[in-house]
Amino acid sequence: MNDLDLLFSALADSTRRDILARVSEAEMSIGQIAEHYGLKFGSISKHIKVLETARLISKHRRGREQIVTIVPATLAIARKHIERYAAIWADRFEQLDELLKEEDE
Amino acid sequence: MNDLDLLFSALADSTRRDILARVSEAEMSIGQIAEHYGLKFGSISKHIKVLETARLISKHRRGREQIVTIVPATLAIARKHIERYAAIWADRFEQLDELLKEEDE
DNA sequence: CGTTCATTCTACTATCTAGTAGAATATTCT
DNA sequence: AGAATATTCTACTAGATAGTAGAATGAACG
Repeated sequence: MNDLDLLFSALADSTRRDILARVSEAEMSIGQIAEHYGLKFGSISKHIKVLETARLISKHRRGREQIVTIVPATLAIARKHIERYAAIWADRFEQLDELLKEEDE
Repeated sequence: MNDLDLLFSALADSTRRDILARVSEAEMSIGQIAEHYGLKFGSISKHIKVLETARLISKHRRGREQIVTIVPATLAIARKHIERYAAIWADRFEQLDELLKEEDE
């Protein structure tokens, strides 16, 4: 699996996207992240490992905890590739931007 | 699997991303697309089905062929979500844009 | 109408993934 | 050192996915 496969498949899971959303607002330990989900700690630890392998997050130790931080450069790469597929459609994209301002997940 | 899971997992395969890149430049039949890969027709047909289910492409019949077209609105949704995770990092993103201008896959 | 072309569907195999349980490791506290 | 906390690792199960072969469908052509 190449880098881009790892990147997009890491994003293809709603638990992982939610972790990413949380971590994009504040650094957190793995334990703090795990509290929010009805899953065993081991499962969340695995999800975080997937995000780390995709380089969407990085970890550093602080005492006994591991602190998780987002890696914005990797998100930028994902965005860049999506834009490539849509490059020709730039005009329509601008119209879509307007449309999307009202929409929310 | 929800819409966003389908969208990102459709993107998490290099054959499918390549199909998307091809189709973003010109409409093509499934047969024309399949010529470019060392895979059986059935396998490519399946990949195209995955892209269609994710609404990244749509198909319409022209005579005996099925013509594949990109759906830019779906790419816009993917981009929007990626930007959400990176929202706080907007400043750094602008610097990254500069960096990425030189990089290529 | 029977054949050919383009594509899909069904069935099967091999490989991958998500989740869980429980043992193992690293760090801190007493 | 020994107990407690935070996290990872190993092993396992159930379900998903990629690829292939071959039958089935839909449209066009002689």
